[in-house]
Amino acid sequence: MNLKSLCRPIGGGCYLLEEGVRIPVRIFMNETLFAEAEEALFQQIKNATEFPDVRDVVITPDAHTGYVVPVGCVIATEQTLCQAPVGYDIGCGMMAFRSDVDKGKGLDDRLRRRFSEEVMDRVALGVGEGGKYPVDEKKFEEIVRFGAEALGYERGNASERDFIPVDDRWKIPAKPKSRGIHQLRSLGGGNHFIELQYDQEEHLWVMVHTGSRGFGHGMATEYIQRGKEYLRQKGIRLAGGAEATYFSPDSPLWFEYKNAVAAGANFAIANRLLIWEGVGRAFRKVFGSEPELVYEISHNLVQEEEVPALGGKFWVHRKGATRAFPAGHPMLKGTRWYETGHPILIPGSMGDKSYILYAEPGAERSLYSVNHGCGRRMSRSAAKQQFTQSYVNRQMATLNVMVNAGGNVPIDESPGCYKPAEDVIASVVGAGLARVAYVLTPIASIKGND
DNA sequence: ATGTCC
Repeated sequence: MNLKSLCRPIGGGCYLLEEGVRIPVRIFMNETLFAEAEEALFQQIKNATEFPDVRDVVITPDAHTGYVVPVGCVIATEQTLCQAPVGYDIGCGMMAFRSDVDKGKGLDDRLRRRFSEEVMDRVALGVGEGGKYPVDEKKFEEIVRFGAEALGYERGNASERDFIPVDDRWKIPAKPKSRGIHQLRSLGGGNHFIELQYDQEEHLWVMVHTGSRGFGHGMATEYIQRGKEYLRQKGIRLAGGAEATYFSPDSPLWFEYKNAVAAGANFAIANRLLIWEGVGRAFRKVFGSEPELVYEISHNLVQEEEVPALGGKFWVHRKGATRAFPAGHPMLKGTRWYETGHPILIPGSMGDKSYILYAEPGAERSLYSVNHGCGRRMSRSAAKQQFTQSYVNRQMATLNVMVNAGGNVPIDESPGCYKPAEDVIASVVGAGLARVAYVLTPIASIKGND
């Protein structure tokens, strides 16, 4: 069955898929992005509707096919916890800070090279790398259980969540622990990055994209495997296949996975804040000014949320989707963001703009969520076939973005691999989900190797 | 995304 052909525009920058799926799905795309979407994406959207007590599904404009469900997918369940709709990089997300330093300093080749090198000295880069913040077991336990608070950050100030509570009875699994304990203050590889940028007022910013490294990956792997066994024993197989796993609340595994996600999220929050400290020191040293942490937020998570639009509490899974609470959202009560909504951090590709958005009241139509990036439009292998090293190096030089202090540009992360940020942001703004507060232009990008 | 196969 061709599901794409069953979608119909319902206005407000949204398509509705109602036929051929268990519950209606709202797909927030403009005509251009919808036209480009392939049927495989819609088959994965169908998978997202198949989980037992799923109540609502939303697709963001940067959506592309992922593991079982799309990257760019929001799923609200009554209680069921699903693995694929969180993904392997539990707690992966963004952090941004701004300064009063003029963009001219950032564009100075000598200064941006020095900044890049100072960052590379302080933060571990690449897959398989250990971190630059060694901790003992006691400190690691504290970080995993109390995230930002274990590092002394003031509550509700810097972060989407200071930490997600982890039950005392839950024990950190040995294997993920043995990997994670050495990986704090490390960036990882793939699409993770640290980027120097400037805003419309010509002030320097830094954005960071990273996650829970081997710690979250280890737990995701563990609970996806156990989910497969759990469903096999129950004789259940969803249309999405053996990998479309979940835990129902009557299982002890539900409790375990809930805590594993919380722990992964806490690790990721702490990792981003530790990177912020390292990058902040580099920034101060090179540019001579104290930057201000704007916000820190995840785009791969399941957490229990008050969902006013659905009239209750739900388990909101965001896989490659960013939380977008507008002003007055009940979950912002008591934070500094209650009157304005919290900042939404959206990166573009390494050659493209990034954006800081604030949610509009219309975000209630999208499960209080927007996109998390621009969406890949080319596989990594296709990129390596299509582009040469010298081409992408020249491309970034032309865009005036220094990569890894003058090193090679990772071909499969080059701008041609991603959709234009403008199209995706236009979809979000056009749908009335959020407005643009800052547009950030890249100056220097720091990336790990695969 | 990931000590990209314990």
